[in-house]
Amino acid sequence: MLSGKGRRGIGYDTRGCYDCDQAMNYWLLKTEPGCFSMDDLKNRPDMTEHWDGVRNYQARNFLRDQVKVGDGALFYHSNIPEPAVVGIAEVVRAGYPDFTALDPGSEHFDPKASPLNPLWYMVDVRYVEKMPSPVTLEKIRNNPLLSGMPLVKRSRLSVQPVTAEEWRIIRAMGGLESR
DNA sequence: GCCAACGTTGGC
DNA sequence: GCCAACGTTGGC
Repeated sequence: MLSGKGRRGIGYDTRGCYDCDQAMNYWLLKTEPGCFSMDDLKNRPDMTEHWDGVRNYQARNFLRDQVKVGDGALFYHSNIPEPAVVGIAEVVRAGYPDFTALDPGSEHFDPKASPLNPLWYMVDVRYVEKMPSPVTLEKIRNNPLLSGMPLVKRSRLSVQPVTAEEWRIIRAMGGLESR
């Protein structure tokens, strides 16, 4: 599972009990705010949107196999002057085929995908709350307790697992109540 | 805009 | 199955 091999020492398979049906899991979802931002999510009907367009196999595997309804997500803005976790979303639909891969008109179209072999997967997420103060990448890097995060290890992975401890710490750093 | 990291592709 | 070339991500 998980593309085997434990590439480059990032042991995703040791970062939590992702196979436990009962366990609440946490994730970090990256997006370029110029493309889709936390405010965009808030402004959607039901404050809900498909998390589509993921075209990386490792990220795809998380979406397809492990992200569950009720899981928490750190909403991360990338590729801007001050990249940061800006808020919290929750998963409201688990992995299902990403139809944008089948749509020739979509910028995420993938000719290798087909209805019988959808290839790419997405989940649906709903806006929960913004961080009173965004937790910048710089702050995350400067916190030794967060040094295990793929984000800090310069992984470009756009869907990443977050441990319960990291979740708690980042929420607190952003000024959210512990929960 | 630069460029390091790193994922993907394709020739062999 | 190796690996060079190439493309993309994303911090800076």
